[in-house]
Amino acid sequence: MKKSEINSTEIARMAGVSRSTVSRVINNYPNVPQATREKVMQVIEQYNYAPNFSARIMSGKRTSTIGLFMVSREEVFNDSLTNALITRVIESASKRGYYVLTYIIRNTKDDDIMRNVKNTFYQQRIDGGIFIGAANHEPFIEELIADGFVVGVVDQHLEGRSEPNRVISNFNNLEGMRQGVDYLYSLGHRQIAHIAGDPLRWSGPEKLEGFRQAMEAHGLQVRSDWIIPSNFSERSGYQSVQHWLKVTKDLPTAIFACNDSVAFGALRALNEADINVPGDISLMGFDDHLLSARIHPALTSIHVDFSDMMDALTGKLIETIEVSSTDSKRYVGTTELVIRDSCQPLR
Amino acid sequence: MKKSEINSTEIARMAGVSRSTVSRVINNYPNVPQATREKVMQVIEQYNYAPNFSARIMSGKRTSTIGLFMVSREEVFNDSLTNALITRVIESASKRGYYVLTYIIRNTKDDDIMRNVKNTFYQQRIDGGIFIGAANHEPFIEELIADGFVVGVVDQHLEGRSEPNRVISNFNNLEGMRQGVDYLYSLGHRQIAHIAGDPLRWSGPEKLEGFRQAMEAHGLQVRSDWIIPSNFSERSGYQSVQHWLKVTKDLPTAIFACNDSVAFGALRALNEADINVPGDISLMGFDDHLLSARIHPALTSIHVDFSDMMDALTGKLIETIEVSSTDSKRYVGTTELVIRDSCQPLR
DNA sequence: TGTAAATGTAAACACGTGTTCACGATTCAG
DNA sequence: CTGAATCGTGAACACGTGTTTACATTTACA
Repeated sequence: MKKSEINSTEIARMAGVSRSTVSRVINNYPNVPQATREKVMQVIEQYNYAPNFSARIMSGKRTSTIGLFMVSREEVFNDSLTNALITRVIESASKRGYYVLTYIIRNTKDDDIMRNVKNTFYQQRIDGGIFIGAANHEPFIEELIADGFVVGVVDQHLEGRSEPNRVISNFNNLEGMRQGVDYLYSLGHRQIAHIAGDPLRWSGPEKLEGFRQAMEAHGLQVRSDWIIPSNFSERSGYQSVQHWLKVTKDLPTAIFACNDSVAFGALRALNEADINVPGDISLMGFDDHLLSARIHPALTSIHVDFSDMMDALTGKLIETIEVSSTDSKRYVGTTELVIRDSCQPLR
Repeated sequence: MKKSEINSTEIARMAGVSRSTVSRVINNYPNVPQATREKVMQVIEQYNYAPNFSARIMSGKRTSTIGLFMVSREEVFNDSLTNALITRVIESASKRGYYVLTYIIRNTKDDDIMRNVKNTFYQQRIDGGIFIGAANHEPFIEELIADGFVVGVVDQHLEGRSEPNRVISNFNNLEGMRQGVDYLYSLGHRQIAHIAGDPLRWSGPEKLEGFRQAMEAHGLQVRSDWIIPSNFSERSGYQSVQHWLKVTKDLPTAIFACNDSVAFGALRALNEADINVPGDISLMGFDDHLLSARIHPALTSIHVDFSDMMDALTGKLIETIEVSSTDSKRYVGTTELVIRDSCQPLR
């Protein structure tokens, strides 16, 4: 007999007890004598028996599974950061006894795909889900939350009200941008451009707003023609800066990118235009990417801890699944300036 | 009522039919008239009803889920390659209507963890599993295969006999090593060292064997003190070469690393010892890592396609799950020399 | 018009488990 | 020694679905 086809009835028969007793042994009920328990355990181990997962859920258990949905149209998945995110969610869930069903969403406009994603919830295949890379207030996520499913999101607007089944993790982007602008200001820079992130993702506009606030705090002007659009990817950083260099009338003395990937792309475009970093222009990133210390020049950036963030999000998600009401459903990570070589004092 | 708590009985009641009819509509049975079908479908869509996943499996369906088990004690997971592997398996499975349960195994000697991994199979939570990074013929994998579960592995010895429920993907390492040695020979190199991979993983010894065969084909000597051990990681490449530089009596003119990560580490160690690549020593990698074209000097390597490999493995795994007997349960990927800057003609 | 075939649908069973309930066996106290 | 309390355990039910079987109804044909 294939071992996987053994069920609790078989075990009961071989141990000479009833199926109920087998169940009681497996689920550690107190009222079963040591002798009986050992006899049953021996048969269980001999046959590598483990109670059928689906049947167990059928009789009222949770699936102990969460969905991890990676949303992206870009080739972002070759990014080591994405990898760290996935890994961290899995390890964090595993630590709490949960499994992770990972799903990749290339196109949120594809009805078949989205039906599939939603069905994962409707079929009660998972107890909750985490969405990474989704647009701020993506309709299908709002729908899931409205239907009562527990959902965790990253990089979304923290509204005033708190909802019982929505968990959010963010970084303190306003503070981070202030740290960056303050540092550039301290180096003597007064003419600073900003490469803005995807307006659909919350951190894009929020970082832009942080940039504005920090600039105005120093009485500096924010020039709209020095706000360069991007979508957070290395390629968009490259293309946007390449195009911007052609149309801009004059150059700033420093550029503050919305993240390090974009800064990598910007650096490439600047190098190709024979603009030296940091000689001609200082360049600052955001996120402190693993490669930032390795590239030339090493990128000055704002460090954030994605591992902590995903760990907290996963923890709060599972807590919400299990007890339905939790103290805090939000995590806001701190930011820290990391000084390397790409920003230098104004000559 | 929470939408997720609606079941087929409720749907049947609201549509004014029996539960059987609802089931027939959902599973596209032919013998239900169009009028009835539409009425039922309308109620289903109105309530976002989807049949309970566990209950469905209970009555004989497959789980449509495969496990992806990443084995590693190293920090390898920050590697963009690992990320590409995970992504590819997920997308390949998704294309075939399967979900992926990802699991990370940091320590194959931890009994709790391994019990957990094996239970994923015994509980019939997954229809099959893929192991990446496992040692060649890891006992617990052999046990699973012996118990009748469908398992896919990467980088394991292709035995003569073919087993019904084991699927394997490899690269043609012998050929790849030959291509590398041939190229170095053509550049005039006669004194070539090899940084060997983890002996527990099949490709380590196989690449070493390929190196031996290719060297002997040219009548070249393989010096045992020029076989430098590593475990495939960047760090081990750095540490091994650093140590080797201290003890070696004389230097070769070229080094052939077992993979690019190790070559990155070796490059770092060589640079720190003021040995110029490719000026003093030529360096060749294997795998054609994403970063290889970007580092300085750009690394000459043996290109392999991990995406194709994982796609094939996942496809064959699912095919095996579904039809139990398949034409081929093996994939051997081709190798191709990619010439960049790190190998130069011998002066 | 009468009978046979085709069609549509409901009731019943199976999947493997957890849990409740009730009953018999044992232990304890008086 | 007897009644009550405790303990151990098996029978029965529930979970939500797919599928089979049987029955009622309609259609087709002679």
